[in-house]
Amino acid sequence: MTIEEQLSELARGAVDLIHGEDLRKKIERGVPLRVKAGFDPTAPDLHLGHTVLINKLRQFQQFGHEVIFLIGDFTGLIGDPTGKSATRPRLTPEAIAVNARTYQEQIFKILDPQRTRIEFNSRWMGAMNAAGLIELAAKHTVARMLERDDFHKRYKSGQPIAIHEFLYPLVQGYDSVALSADVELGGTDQKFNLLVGRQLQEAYGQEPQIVITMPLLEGLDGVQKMSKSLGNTIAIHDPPIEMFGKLMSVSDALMWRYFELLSFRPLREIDALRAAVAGGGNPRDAKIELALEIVARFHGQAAAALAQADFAARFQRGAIPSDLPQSELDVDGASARLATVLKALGLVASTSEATRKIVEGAVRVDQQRIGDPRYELRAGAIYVVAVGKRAIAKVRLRSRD
RNA sequence: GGAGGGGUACCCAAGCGGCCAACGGGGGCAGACUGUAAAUCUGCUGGCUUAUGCCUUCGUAGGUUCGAAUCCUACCCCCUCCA
Repeated sequence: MTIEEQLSELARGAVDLIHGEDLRKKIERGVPLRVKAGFDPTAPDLHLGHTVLINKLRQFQQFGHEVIFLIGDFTGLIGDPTGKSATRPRLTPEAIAVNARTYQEQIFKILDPQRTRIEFNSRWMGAMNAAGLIELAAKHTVARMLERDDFHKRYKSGQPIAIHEFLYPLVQGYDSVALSADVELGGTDQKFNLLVGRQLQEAYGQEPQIVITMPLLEGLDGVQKMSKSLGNTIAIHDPPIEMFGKLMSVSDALMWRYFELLSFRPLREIDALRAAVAGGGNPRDAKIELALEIVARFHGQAAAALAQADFAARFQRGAIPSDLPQSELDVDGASARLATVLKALGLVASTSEATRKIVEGAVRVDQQRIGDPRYELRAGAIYVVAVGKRAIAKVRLRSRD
């Protein structure tokens, strides 16, 4: 791949690349670059939104560079003031260690462990004394801090800004100094902090790092950013069939976004798919390609193929899923009310909801739609019960007597 | 410290003594249509041993009343203006 092609892949999906020309110069030197990205030690449960950044790191690795996966265990003590003001809980060293291990398990499905260095910023920040901190603080000005949008707004509107909040960008920027980073990646919300890194590096006599910001990936709804609290995520841990299904349910517009930010396919292949769809191809087929690739990344080729087969059987032919585990349920007497069983299986939140869903015609037992809220299931029998298309379970009712 | 406004279900937001489990919108779930897409239409969107029954919910705790989200008292929290 030519340098030109490399640069175009590295810029793919990025919101900011500061500065592209400098990145070219650094690459042209032929020395592997140190590429840094910082991660919060509190959220080790990664979803595809997080992987946008990690995928970008992977590209750098593939082009021969070194990735530094920085866990901000020290900055975690400060609490990132970016965005919301909710203070983060303090983590114990044990908890951080556990989270770090979980991170590694997850990121190494994407990154090459051989070319990944894991660092904790407490290594240098923990050793810094007050004099060092003052020296660091002396390298930056209040006016520049106030340029940051959220600080600016809070200052103007008279909202409090605690002094230590100014330290967060400084410490994060100092990480780049401590690591002599050539490139730092972050979300768009991190842009200010990343730029502080450049300024500090210059102040400490280093060449400033290249800054690349990546967008926040939209979640399944296609509008809001993917986040656990919004419940619109595809988690790395999602089982293959679920992951495949979620990807297939994404809107056509969002699919292309996912291709750009999540697929490892080169841009020209994606353009070819796009052209095929524009020429009358079924967007569903492109979506299947995407789903296969992503599921295979986290669960392997075989699981992805199974998920696809299951999907086809289930939604294109209306079959029940192939991996349906059978559960057991104890029943008093000779039968059990359907609504109660649905609740016990966790297919609905309450028996009241179960009753509603039955009346609405959303409930099926052994593929038969049941509309009677008083419907009873026999003890001793095995049933496949479903609420809607997604919530399905197989259960054996065991008589308690 | 002073003056005023407000806290209602996942979110926004009506209600201001009984017709209120609480209008409407958003979001969500389900059904129809599909490609588990989008758009559209329809239903639902406190809980319970399914009961024209009971229980819980309108910031918190009390009180008035046959009866309160609605009136009174105290307390907590939020916002705006003045100092």
